[in-house]
Amino acid sequence: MAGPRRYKLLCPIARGLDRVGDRWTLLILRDLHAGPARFSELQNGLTGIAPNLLTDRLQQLSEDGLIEKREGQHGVTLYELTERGRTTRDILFELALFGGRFPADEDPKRPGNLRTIAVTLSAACQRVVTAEADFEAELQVDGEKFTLTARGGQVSMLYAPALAPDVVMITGYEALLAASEGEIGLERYVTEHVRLEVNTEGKELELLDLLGKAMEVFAG
Amino acid sequence: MAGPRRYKLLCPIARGLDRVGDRWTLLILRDLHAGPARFSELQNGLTGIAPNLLTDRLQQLSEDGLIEKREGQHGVTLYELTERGRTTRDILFELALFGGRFPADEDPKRPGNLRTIAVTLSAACQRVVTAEADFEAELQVDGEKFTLTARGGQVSMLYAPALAPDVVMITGYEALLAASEGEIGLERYVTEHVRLEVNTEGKELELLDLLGKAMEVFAG
DNA sequence: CGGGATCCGTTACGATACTG
DNA sequence: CAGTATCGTAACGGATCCCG
Repeated sequence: MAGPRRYKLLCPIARGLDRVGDRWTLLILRDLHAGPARFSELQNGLTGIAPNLLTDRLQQLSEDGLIEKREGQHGVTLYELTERGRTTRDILFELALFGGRFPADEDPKRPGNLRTIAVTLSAACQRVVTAEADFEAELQVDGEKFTLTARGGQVSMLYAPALAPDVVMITGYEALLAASEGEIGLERYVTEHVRLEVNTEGKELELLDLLGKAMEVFAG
Repeated sequence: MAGPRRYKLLCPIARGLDRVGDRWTLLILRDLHAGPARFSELQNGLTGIAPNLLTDRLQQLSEDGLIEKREGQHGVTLYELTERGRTTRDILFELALFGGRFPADEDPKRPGNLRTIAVTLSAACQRVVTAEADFEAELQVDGEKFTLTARGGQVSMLYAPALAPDVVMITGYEALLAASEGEIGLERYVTEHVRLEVNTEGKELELLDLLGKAMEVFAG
């Protein structure tokens, strides 16, 4: 069942690892930061994690109060982060910052969906956002739609189409990664790999300003 | 040898976990943040990690450029963080922040040495330090001696006696943990669990000010 | 078809013993 | 002290099957 391979050390780092240190666990949380997800969405995004492992991890995460099982539309079961689960955002962000500095693997597997980018982008934006930023944007990354909202100094990014976007930004995953990891500059990224559709004049500048500052965090 | 159980996903978080996600790896880095260490020191601090695992992990960390093997005094071999290895500090700090909010285990094992506290404390201090702070302190935690230095806006904490401490602070590990995790207030911690020996008048105030602000980071 | 449970071969982990 | 060698066990990975 639940892997009893725990450190049980009198140390907060070890206590944290006893909750999220197992294989796959942090990646499951990563995907859930993009919003509630179904079992198969998770299985898909994690490129074929064995279903029994996913079951085990979801079980363990529930016991530790990091996620909750919920009934969604049409009786589908959804998994979503609890308040406490959301506190893993900065761990994941620091890991992304760290991991982004390593060269990419030879033949990397593409994640089954792009939920993966939501934590990193929203955490980076959260670090640089000002209270004045106020917009709702739809990001279309390789066709997958996200809602990026900045309001009252709070940023959120969810894996869902936007309801009333001030601006729609269309881009690709590889280019976005390359820009985040500093391989290509921001200006070149925007001019070559981004298309914008503006519904509320001026909001596209707010969006690009926020994303630009966020990417500087990675460059640091 | 090196665990070929890698995600190889096109995602910076997964790339990071492929470097530090194996069992014990982050705890080894944790201890090395307190300064160079010998094989047996690490083995000891990690409460009996199997020696072959420690060998494997050190090997992997070396290959990834996170640590280096060095020759110390009297021909002893030391392991120490590289520049890149030091970038794991914030990951560990966020993990500590996260893990500290869980209730302690029933019968936790005490780490074999207290190297474990150096990362967390120095990272917390780094977040709140001002450029004016300027002192060298010796922390004696359950008899183990650390050098906490604040100079020019940079904080470091090493597992070694201080050479010329402005102030010596004597305390206990459990009390320090309890204060860090907000179980007891800072004032009560200082009055009941801390003894100070002041060599340079006024520096003890700088130290307590810095530690106080650092602990507020945990409380947040 | 989505959401799992079951089974089984493989791999990494954990403990102990042993060596330069 | 700094590892290497061996071996039993637990966790992982992949496939298949089941149930609503």
